[in-house]
Amino acid sequence: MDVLAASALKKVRVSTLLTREKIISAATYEFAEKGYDGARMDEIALRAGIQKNVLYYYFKSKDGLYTEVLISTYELIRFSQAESKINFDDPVEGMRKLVYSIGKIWFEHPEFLRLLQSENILRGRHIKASRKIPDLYSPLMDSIKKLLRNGVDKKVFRKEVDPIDLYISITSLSAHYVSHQHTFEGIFKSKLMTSPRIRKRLTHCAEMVVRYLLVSNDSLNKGAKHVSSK
Amino acid sequence: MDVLAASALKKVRVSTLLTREKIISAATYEFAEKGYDGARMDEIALRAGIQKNVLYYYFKSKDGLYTEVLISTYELIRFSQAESKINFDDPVEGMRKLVYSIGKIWFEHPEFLRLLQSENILRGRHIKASRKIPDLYSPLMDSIKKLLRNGVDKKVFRKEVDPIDLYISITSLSAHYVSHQHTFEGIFKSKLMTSPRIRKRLTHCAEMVVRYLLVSNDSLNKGAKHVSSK
Amino acid sequence: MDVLAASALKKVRVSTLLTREKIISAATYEFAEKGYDGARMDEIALRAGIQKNVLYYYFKSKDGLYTEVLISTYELIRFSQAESKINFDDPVEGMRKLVYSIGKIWFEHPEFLRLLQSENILRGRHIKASRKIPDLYSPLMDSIKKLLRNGVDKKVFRKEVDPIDLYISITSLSAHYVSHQHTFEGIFKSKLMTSPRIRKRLTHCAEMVVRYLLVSNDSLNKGAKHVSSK
Amino acid sequence: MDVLAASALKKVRVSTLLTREKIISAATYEFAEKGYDGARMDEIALRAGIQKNVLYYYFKSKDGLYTEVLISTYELIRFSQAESKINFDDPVEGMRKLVYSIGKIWFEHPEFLRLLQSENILRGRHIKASRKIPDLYSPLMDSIKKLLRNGVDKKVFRKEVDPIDLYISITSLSAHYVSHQHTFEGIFKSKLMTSPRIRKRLTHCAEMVVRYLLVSNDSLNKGAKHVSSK
DNA sequence: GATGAATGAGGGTTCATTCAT
DNA sequence: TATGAATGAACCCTCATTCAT
Repeated sequence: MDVLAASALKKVRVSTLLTREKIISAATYEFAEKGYDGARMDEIALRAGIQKNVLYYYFKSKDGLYTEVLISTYELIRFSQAESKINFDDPVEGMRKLVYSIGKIWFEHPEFLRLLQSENILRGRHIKASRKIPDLYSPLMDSIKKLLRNGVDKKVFRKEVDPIDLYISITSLSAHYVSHQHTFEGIFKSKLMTSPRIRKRLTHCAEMVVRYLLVSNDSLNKGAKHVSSK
Repeated sequence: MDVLAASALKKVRVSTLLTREKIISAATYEFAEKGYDGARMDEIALRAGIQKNVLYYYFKSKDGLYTEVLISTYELIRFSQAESKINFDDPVEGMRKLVYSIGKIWFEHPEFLRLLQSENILRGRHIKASRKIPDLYSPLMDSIKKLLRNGVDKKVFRKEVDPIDLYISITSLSAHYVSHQHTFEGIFKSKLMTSPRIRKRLTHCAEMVVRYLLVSNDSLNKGAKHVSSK
Repeated sequence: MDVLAASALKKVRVSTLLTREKIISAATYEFAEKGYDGARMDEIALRAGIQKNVLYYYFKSKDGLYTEVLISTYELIRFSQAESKINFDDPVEGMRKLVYSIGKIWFEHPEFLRLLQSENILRGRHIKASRKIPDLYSPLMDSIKKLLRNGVDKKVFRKEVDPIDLYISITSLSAHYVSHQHTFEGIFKSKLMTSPRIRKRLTHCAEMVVRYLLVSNDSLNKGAKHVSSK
Repeated sequence: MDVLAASALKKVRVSTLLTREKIISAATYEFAEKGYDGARMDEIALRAGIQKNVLYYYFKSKDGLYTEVLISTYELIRFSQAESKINFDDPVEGMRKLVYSIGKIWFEHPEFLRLLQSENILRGRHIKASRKIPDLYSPLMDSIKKLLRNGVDKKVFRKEVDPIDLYISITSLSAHYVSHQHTFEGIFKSKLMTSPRIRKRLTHCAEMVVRYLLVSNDSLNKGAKHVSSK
């Protein structure tokens, strides 16, 4: 939309902007589908309906294009995460909703995960080189912190919870399920991506998070801080 | 070891067996390092100290080699998981230990995760084609079930827990942390792989799992089965 | 020639067209020289004075290139065959001339035969896959039919002659001599490709065809239709 | 048979001889099927049921093996040609029978032709290097000469016929039909290898040869020795 | 900005042949 | 003799990238 607004001012650049979007879109698909190394510039150009050469005109290199794809993907994730309306006055239900909503994003957009996975195999090569990406701090973090604070205030959540670990756990519980579906299905020989199974999984994730936060069973765990490592 | 024993009897086959091992070892490294598409057969041959075409003599193709690498990796994971001695008489501590032990495997062998990730990007192409891999059912599952049963018998664990979801969650909480370390570090701008941070994470994982299982806070969650989807 | 005319208008495409021609020419030589399997893409690129991968840019694969070479060869053969001016009013002399002319093509362009031979060893793999080649119907066939008709009208040729068998025979008598020159020379220990020997052969071929067609000795062969097979 | 006789004397070598036969047989198939360059030593070893290495033990190289295959093929052809019983007292019928019999060999053993073709593409490389092959002079030549002589004596055949050209023509008329069946079928879009079509062809060949030889139409062709070349 | 042609390096795979046993 | 492992050269083909227009 900003794109259209900007283009209203400079009519000349419309096609350029559209071309850029088309490339990003095609590239996102290709990179998500095959990973960085498996993706082909030819395929991206073909899908975008442009000449291979234009890719280089706009993005300079495969790495450059991949970086832009990552940025736009992060933006989409952030945008998606910001969308779900959380009721912060009911921390328990709010948290459940939060976990559920985040999980849904992965199930609906597994291509996001594949992009992140690919980038992690490359050891964060592009993310670390880019100056823009680190700013993409997630608003989700704010939601988590707010819910956590409200829960503690209302004496339903424990105090000692690290929001970063919680953030990672919330993401992990659903994301890993999605991103490793094929190997898990290989092991368990059962379909993991049917609609009911997905709902079951999301409920499980929400339950796990909420039960982790609740104060009620604190008494049982006194003294148990660290497990002795082998 | 059996290899060496056998070779003591028939000197002939030593080199063959060693060659195979050398290739698998070099290939595991290369595939884990670069992913399937990024890995180079030349590099594997070089690392294994053999001619490139010997790879094809033993494994027929890159796909074939990758499949064998996956199999051997699964075996190593299974072997690692089986190693940790769990005290089944104390379900709570046993489960804590279990989660911790499994987590440690990922931290100590992140290459396993990279292999699985790469395979998942390929949509389980090799795992599904292989007839051997699905049999690599994890003994870890048995440990989880046994602990769960004992916990229920002793009235400390809840009854309604699905062992498969639990298995996936236990794996997810630590594995996703490891496999997405680079993008997480990009977002949080903090080191996630230092020794104390890792211990903290593992403790968090164990806590999360145990608190999910305990009966004590059941009363608080009555009626909350499913979260209404958006 | 049209190529040059066209290029006069649009300078841009000259190199492209030339490149294509250069490749076809180099490939024709290489394939004729060594057969399909013996031919080397490297060698073709070298001979055409281009990069190896340009071959693939233009023709996609070795098979694709070979198919185009076959097409262009068929066109050249057809063109060569169409060139000789036959006197249709004198069927006997016309036929003699026809046989002689066709034969000359093989002697002058043995590479055509080697290409066809190679394709036949491959069981017509490319010819059958190509949609263009079957249209390359020979105008030679028309000449044969016309001569045959005129000869019958003038009562010098017999009526019962099958033009397809005649076509094949005319081709065989000279083509097989050329294409099997090396094994024949091995057997007969005599030079078969000297100028006088070639002329002698071509005369022989023409004689054979004409005598086959003449009505005069029909009486002698009455009743002899089929030979009893062994 | 000689093989068995020889082996009776030296029992030890039976397996060797059998191995040799097996290899020749497998190699003949492979070379005829794919041509020299298309043939694979692995495939031959596999088909012969032996180790790849043994091929080299027996035949030293691919070229060596191919040469032996050619020799044995020539012997088979000669043997086949010698088999048909010709009635020399009736030159016309005898010649018809001869042409027919020779043709049948090609139809029944197209692999012979493919071997010869392949060798001709290689410009008789092996045949010329071998000291044995030139001796394989065909007894067929003797039959042709004898028939020719008898025909002349009986005043049914012309005198001026060159037996070598006749030999080549007899072979060409049927051999070329077989060896170029795929390209001919591509051009004519009709099946050439059905049983009735083959019989028709063979009859055509015999007719052509006989009519060429008969004296009866000599008067019509007086003075026509050479066609003026273009 | 956009196009088609070209580049150079290398990527997986194959093959005839030989070595060690 | 026969076997399995290994060799080295090359083969077809692909890919990211750039040039000339």
